[in-house]
Amino acid sequence: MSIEAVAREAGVSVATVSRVFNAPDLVRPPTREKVEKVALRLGYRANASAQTLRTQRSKVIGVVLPTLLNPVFAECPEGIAATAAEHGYSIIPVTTSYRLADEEAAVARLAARSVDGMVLVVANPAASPALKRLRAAKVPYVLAYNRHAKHPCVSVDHEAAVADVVHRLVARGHRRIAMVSGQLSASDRAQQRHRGFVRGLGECGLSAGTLLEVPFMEHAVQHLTEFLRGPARPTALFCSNDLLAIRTVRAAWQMGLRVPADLSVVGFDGIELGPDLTPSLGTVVQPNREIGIQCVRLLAGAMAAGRPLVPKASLTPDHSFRDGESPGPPPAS
Amino acid sequence: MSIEAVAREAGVSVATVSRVFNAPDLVRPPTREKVEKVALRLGYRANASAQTLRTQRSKVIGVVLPTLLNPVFAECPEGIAATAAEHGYSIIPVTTSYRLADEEAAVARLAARSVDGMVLVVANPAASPALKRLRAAKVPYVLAYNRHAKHPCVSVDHEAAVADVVHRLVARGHRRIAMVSGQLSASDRAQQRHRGFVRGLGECGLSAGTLLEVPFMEHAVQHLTEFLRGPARPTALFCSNDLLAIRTVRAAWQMGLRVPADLSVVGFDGIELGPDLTPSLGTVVQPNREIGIQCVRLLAGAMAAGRPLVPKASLTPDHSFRDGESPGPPPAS
DNA sequence: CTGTTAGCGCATTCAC
DNA sequence: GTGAATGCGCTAACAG
Repeated sequence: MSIEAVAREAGVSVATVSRVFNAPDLVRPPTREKVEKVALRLGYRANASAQTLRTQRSKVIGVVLPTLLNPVFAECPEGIAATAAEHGYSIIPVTTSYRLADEEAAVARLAARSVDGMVLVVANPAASPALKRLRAAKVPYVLAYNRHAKHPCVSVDHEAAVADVVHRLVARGHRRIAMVSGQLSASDRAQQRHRGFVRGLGECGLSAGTLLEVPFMEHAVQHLTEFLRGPARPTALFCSNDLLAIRTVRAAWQMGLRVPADLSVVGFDGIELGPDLTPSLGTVVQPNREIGIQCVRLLAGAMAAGRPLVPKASLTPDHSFRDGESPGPPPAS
Repeated sequence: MSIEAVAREAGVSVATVSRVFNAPDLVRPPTREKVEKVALRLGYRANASAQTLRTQRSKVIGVVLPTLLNPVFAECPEGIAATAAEHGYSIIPVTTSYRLADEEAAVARLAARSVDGMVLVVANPAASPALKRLRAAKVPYVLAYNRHAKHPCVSVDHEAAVADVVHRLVARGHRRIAMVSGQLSASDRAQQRHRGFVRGLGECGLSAGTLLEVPFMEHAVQHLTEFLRGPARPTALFCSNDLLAIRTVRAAWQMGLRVPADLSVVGFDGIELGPDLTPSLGTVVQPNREIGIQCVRLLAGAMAAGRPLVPKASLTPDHSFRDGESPGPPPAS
């Protein structure tokens, strides 16, 4: 089904058929209708490759994510896709499994597809070869969840959010608060959240809390169990993300600790599943869909203007809290 | 960065550059190396649109899914992407939000992108206009999770799996077993699972169990709570999918029922999060990644042969069980 | 082994 | 308002 077949069948030139779809006003109504009818009958759809090649614009936004297995990163594209569609764009999501080399490969492949813009969640903007290339290629892009002065970003203020959550725990009476995180060095988000943890404790006049790094999610429960068996068990655990928090609840439960009676647990992310868990998950809520939406809004502006986004365009949507049932007051002890 | 720029810079023709990437053996090593060096220096990547337009093959597999918010459908693409990559294909995932019209639109858009094949999870193969068009277009495709005699499918035998799970519950001593499901009419999977439920009960000599249809996931907990308050509360609940099972556990807990002491809950899907929940989720495990892998294997064969897949090619990977902690013996009463 | 060239399907001048 | 013609970047004959 090519444009030529439609043209022939409708007794017009290919130019007219093209206009019917791209600039209908330039075509006399009777002609237009005739073409539309034929196109419909033949099931004609313009070939995207040809269009992209010809116009040098694909009307596609590339989306680079660590994984879709973490609900956070599955929720965000919902907002991206919806808003992209409003602006006439489709999206192509690509996952990197947190691998740096994959980030670069993903960017290269999307560039080869002539995407008009990209939304990416990278491990660490400061050390990302992918971003360097993107910038050089003058492809408009925004980072989501990352925060970095040299790049356009859309993300909550992780540090402030975690400092806030520490205050809330302290307000509830907690004094021994520990943090659980994935490998800090692997992600700027983890680092920023940890800074917020330290700052929050400091602001509350508490000494530096323990940080438990769990490099591999698969062994999280095991590590946590060992940790909770250790001396001076904390009364509250702040977990750097919701998946970790879920596993923390499990680890606690496995060793006979009740949540929140014996141990308070708070996560970070605000995944939609949180409220449906038992106990429902207390967490710092990021507006995941909204983040996606704002990314695309920024991008749409840049793409329309035909120039890359600047770091100053960065947005900081507000975080919020879901108390949930997993945090409570510390045990009387 | 076009092939021509590389050719000029390397002092060869565009054909030679093309060969360096597509048929390196046809190029004399010195020439090849020179071209490779120039290409690398210039950061050249072949334009995918031009390649697709010219060769009429995109080396892309389109993936049509209901949503990525359900972990089942996020896990499957992991297998798809990995296997696709092995065969030199990339994937473009598209979500339909369970909307029929979106299925058709997704297929149309992917077709416009000249995808070489498609993997789809549809609401109901029997009533899918999208599939009709696909077939007519002679694009090779496979359905995942769906089962239908007229289409090539890769899916566990939902009916048998659920019948099995009923047997297991009965073996544990349960007699009053109910099923919770989304809207039956919305999905062939739900229907097949329900048939398995009915069959399983029959095989065990039990009378037809209650079916609770929960049309909207958001109200699941509320509906479930009402149901559990009703007369002759079952001792075990089979939930048509894991997300529903998670909410069922919550509903039970909210009204003071302990799982599994007061109520056994079993899900279906085998999402990876299941074992990390508290209590860990008993469920029928589908090999989600493997399903994706098998889909691509079938597809790769068909695409290589240049002809669509036939229904007979369908595969039925084995299901298994994770006992988990959510099912147990019925209360002594 | 390498170069020349046609054309994939389309949008876009430029004529008319 | 419409048509003819050009070329986007690339691969695949074909010629040499």
